[in-house]
Amino acid sequence: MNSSPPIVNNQNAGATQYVAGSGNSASVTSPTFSPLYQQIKALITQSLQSGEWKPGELIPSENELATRFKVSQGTVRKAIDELSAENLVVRRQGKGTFVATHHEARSQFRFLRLLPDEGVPHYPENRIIEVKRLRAPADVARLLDIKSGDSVVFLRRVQAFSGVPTILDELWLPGVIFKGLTAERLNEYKGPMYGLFETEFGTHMIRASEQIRAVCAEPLAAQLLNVSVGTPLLNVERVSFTYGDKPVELRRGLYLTSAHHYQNELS
Amino acid sequence: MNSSPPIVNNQNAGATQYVAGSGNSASVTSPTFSPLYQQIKALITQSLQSGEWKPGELIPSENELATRFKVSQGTVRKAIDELSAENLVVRRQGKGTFVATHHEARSQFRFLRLLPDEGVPHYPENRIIEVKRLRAPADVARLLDIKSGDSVVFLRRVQAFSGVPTILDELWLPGVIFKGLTAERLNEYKGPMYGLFETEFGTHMIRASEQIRAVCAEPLAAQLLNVSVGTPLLNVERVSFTYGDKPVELRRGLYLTSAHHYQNELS
DNA sequence: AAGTGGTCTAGACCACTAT
DNA sequence: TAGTGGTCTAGACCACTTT
Repeated sequence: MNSSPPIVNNQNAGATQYVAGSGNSASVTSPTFSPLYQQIKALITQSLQSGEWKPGELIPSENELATRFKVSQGTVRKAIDELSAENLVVRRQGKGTFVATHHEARSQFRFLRLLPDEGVPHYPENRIIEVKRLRAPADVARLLDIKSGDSVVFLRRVQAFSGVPTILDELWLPGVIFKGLTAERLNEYKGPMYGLFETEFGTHMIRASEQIRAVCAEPLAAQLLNVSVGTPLLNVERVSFTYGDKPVELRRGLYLTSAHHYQNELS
Repeated sequence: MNSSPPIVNNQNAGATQYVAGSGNSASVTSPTFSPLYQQIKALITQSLQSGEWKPGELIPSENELATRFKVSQGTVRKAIDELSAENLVVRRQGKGTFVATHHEARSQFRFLRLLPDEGVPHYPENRIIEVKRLRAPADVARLLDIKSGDSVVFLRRVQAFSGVPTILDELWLPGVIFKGLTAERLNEYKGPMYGLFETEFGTHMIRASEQIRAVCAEPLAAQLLNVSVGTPLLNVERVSFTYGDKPVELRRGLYLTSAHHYQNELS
């Protein structure tokens, strides 16, 4: 708590020079030189990252934070505006601001973009094929920002819509974080895996980057998805990040797109 | 200009009741009941849609708009904040706010998500295969929100990276809007087609919705992309919209993803 | 009634761009 | 020097939720 840099207001309404933090004061060399609300945003993000407020919990009110950081309520508001736009927190009028969680209906499809060509979207059933621990190959290690040979959890599963196998996922997870992950716990769990990751392993995914290609089904995929070898599949490679842009999941999904499609909005 | 609804402030700092528009006044039944800044945003959007300010042009300053609409500068600011977030306008400190245009380096890849697996992204070369006018089939008409049998321009082209054919596009455009579109004008033009659409046909695309699938190359596609029949391709179906969420382009793209990938950020 | 986020105003200063 | 957008403050009222 003592290592945080001072809050520096580089530009205000001719009033006091705002300096906060740990009794810090004077001789401000303005090391950051970023807008106040960005500094506040960074401080709030730190609290989210450190687990001071956990997913689903209420964070202090705008007025409380304004008092704590010694800035106006409007400045805190602008900071939270951005955090809200980035889906890190959720505002509820009259109630307060809450840390975003994957245990909500509204977030079910945020990381699952495969929708039925016709009919109402619904979440698929999971079937875990295998879970094992192994040493990270070089390419996996690089993407997860760990050392080659470090322990990783490898996981393979099939997702089905109304009994029709449609998605084959292969995941690589840092072994350090996902210690006790077993097929049993995964099979018991309903809904997005990110909910379980959040609750059981304290790892909240905040964003992901995907690379999409078209490929032909190889024997294993063909068998698990119940299609012929050579059937065209969508190959979706994803790296997911938690707070601080730290990569914590590498995923390769093969999507059968004969009755579903990957939906994307360009805006 | 006389048909615009009055601006109604449903909540302000105990001061005057703000009503603007065309000399309108009194007996306000509050038909809209939306925040002031949303009403201002709608008015600005109307001006964009009507062509009062064209792409690339400077719009009036926040203070001018505040005076015109009889609201505070902060309210105009919040309206423009959202328009800026939606890429309808671009702010430049010290200069002003400009109508967004497709003639900018920063917007080159906004609607082209296919990136090379290795190396620096660069814009592909175009080769127009054919342009013809025909009557809209039922499915095309439905997506373009026109009547079945209405005139549409059909266009087929191949895009290549460093001489390697990679994208086969088929487009359907409303004939009413894209009257004089010819292969010559398209071939002369460098860069994104949306730039030409904007300049030559006064149609600015603001967003698009894509559905992605994996398919096998059929004979025509195989020939034009110089691959074997059956090669897996990314099938990207896009509907593009201009102001007022009006659909004005239907596009089917076939992407060869052996050296490129479709990049998508989930946030 | 009290507390929360949501909206609106007014006024100040800063950073950047043009003249 | 003047004008633009960018930041910050202070204070008011509204809409919603809980006590």
